Order: sequence, then structure tokens, then C-alpha cells
Amino acid sequence: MRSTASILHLDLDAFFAAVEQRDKPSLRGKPVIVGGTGGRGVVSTASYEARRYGVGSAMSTREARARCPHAAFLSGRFHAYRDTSKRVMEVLRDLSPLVEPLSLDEAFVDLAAAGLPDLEVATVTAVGERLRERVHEVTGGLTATVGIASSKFLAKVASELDKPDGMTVVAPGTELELLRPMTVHVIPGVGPATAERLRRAGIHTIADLERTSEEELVRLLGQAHGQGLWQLARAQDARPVVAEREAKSISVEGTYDSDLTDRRLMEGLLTRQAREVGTRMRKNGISGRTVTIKVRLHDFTTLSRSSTLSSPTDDGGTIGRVARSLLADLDTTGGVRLLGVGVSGLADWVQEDLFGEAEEDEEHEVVLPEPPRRTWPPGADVVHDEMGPGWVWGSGAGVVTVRFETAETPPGPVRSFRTDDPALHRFEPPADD
DNA sequence: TCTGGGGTCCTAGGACCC
DNA sequence: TCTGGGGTCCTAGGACCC
Repeated sequence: MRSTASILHLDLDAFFAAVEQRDKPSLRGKPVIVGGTGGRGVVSTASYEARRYGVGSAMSTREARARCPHAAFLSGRFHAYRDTSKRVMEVLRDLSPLVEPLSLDEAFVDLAAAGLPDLEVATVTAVGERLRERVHEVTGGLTATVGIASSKFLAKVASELDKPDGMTVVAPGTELELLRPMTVHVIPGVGPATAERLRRAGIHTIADLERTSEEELVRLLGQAHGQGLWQLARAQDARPVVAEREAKSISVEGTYDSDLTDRRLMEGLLTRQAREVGTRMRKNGISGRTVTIKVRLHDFTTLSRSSTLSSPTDDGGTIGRVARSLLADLDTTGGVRLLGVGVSGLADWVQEDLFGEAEEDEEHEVVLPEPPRRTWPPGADVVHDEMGPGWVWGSGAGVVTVRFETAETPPGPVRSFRTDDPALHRFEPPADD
């Protein structure tokens, strides 16, 4: 926690619905609900007109229709949302170089990096009001709510207090008197499960939380969460505003209107999702080693299976093969409502490759597999090098992964080569390999 | 016919290495 | 021959956020 109110949190009001109302005047002043419109859809954003009927985020679209049948139900135009969001983030970066977007409609801004004459409450209040006006201008009429305080936690709590189209500045020194009467639900990170555990321990407000020992909270909630809440209850929060955060995973998933039972169909869907993941990875210039599938059964139990490759990939075909083999281990006879594929353990291609390859090569000289077992799948691209024959298991961004199948070490070592030509029939190991 | 999609972070157990 | 602790990586699941 700082001694000045220098962290600003901005939240665009009912963002997706507001963009729709902006772009379609006939929707203005009317209930608008953006979200999944299929049989298993949920509400993403409800306009304030729709909220009056009790419609809220994460509610099933079915229930939203029951509560507000005359609302406009829209499935969302994410290009428009991204576009508008970009304009808002630019306004924030005009104010300070230190901007941390949390989603399309939310961001932290570090006012201490903004070069203001001072960080007095009157000054930051004027900055916040001016910012809200600028956002209104560049978005074509959208409103934002702002919170300004001495930490991320307090700024975020503050921005919840005067929604929509409002602003709250928490004067330094008044944080605890603001927090103490609030319920634990206002703390980001306290969801239904944590709130229930706290409730059973007789902890309802932040004042209750403040009276509870750190040991007790760790016992109730685990080390990280318990210690974190103990600190937040005292308004202790020194987390910095971080401008650049690198993605840790990329995934695609889908929920189907009726449960899937056909394995071939599931494999086909995973294959398509894997291709999409690969495309997005190459677009972002990243690759990853761990492939994970997610399977939600008819009864909503959710399973995941993952496999870590010896070298990173951004190739949809490789991701798809791994995904399908992971699915093979699961019993899906009861039906599947959701399938997903993701890649984590992300790395920048070139760096990872340069380091990874040199090490692997030395190991492979020791474990030279003899004799080779020719078990590659029909139609596979077969290559030869000093290790004997292998088959091409994946490729992407100029790197080909070859799997050497042997009797001793099935499924065999995997090796990556850099080549300008991923058309593997013409594959040749590089001279310096 | 309750319960999306894209993420992040944490925990716990087992393997493996020193 | 038996015992041991720490660190890292991997896997599976869960809670949470917007």
C-alpha cells in the first residue's frame, strides 16, 4: 500500500451490451443481453435495463429468457469489442506508460508513472474525471467507472462502489474504515467456495477477517490463499502495476448442445480445435510443450489429461495427435458435453530451440537405438539420419520433430531439427546438427 | 434441458536427482 | 543395508476472474 492514491482502476460499464447499444440505436434504453444463444449458453453481459429484471452475468440464457423475454439476445461481436477496447487502452496509455489490462473492459493505471505535478486527492480526482470524459469521447458514448486508491485491491474495490458512470477516490489513511464493514465477498479471490468456508468459521465481514489469526486462515484456506487474505484484510497490498504480461497458455474449447457419444466425432472436433490452437500460436510467435485436453462429461464432471513433449510445438497436427491419444485413455460412454484442447509451457520459438537442441543431441549419441523398429503410421513422412529411420511426428515454424521408434525405447526418443523446408519429403538434417 | 469460453494461480502427490 | 531431506518437473483437479 502506498502513501498516495496513485493506482487507478477503470471498468467499462456493461461493456459488450453498451457497444451493441452504441452501434444499434434501436437497442438504446432497452434490455440487451450478450452471451451464448444456444441451448447451453450463459449470459456474458446484461445491460442495466436487463439487470433490473434480475438478469446477470454467468446466468444461463434459458433463465435470462424466462426473466426478461422481451430483451434482445445477441451472441456478441468480438471484433467490435476488441476495437473499442483498444481505443480505451490507448487513452489510458496517453495518461501513463504503466497500464495493466485485465480484460477487454478493465485495466489498472499507475498514476505515479504519469508525471503529474503531485498525487494529492484533488489532483487524482480531476485526472479520473478527465479520463472518464476522454473514454466517453473515443468510444462514441460508452461510460466507465473509476476507482482510485493506494493499492490495486482498494482501487478495484473502489470502482465497484459507484457503478455505473461514477468514480470513487479512497483517501490514503481511510482504507481500513472503508473495508471493515464490507463482506468478504468484495475481495477478489473470494468466490462461493471460500466464502462458504469463511462463513462456517463465523467470518462474514472484513472486520471479522482482520480479527482472525494468520495461522487460522492458512488452516482454513491453505498457505497462499490464507496468507493473502490475512494481508488484504489489513489493506496490505504491494502488488505493482505490470504493463506486459506474457500468456501462459492458449486453448480452445466448446460446449455442444447435445452430449457427444461418437468417438470418431470427438476426435474430429479435437483435431479441429488443435488446428485452431496451432494457428493462434503461430500468429503470436509462440510454441509450447504441454498439450492438455479437457473433457466435461454429461454429469458436469470435468477431466483433464496432459502430456509434455520433449520439444515445443506450434503445429496443429502434432497438437491434434497428442490430443486424440489423450482422449483414448478416457471413458466417455456416458456422453460428453464439452471438449477442449490447450497448450501450456509456452516459450518463444527461437530461444527455446537453440538451447534445447544442443543438449538433446549429446544424450542421443549415448542412447543410439538399435535396431530400429519400423512402426510409424501409414502415410507418415519417413526420414533418415545417423540415428536410423524415424518418422515425422510434427512440424512448425521451420522446426520438424522426428520420432525414432525402437524396440528398446518405445515410443522412442524425439528430436527436433531446424529446417527452412518443412515439406518433409525433402527433409535433410542441417549440416551443423 | 441448470451451469460459456479463455484465462490465471494454487495444491498435492509421485518421479527423479543430488 | 537403511534412512533422509530438498528441489524440480510433471500431472490432475479445483477455485476464481471477467
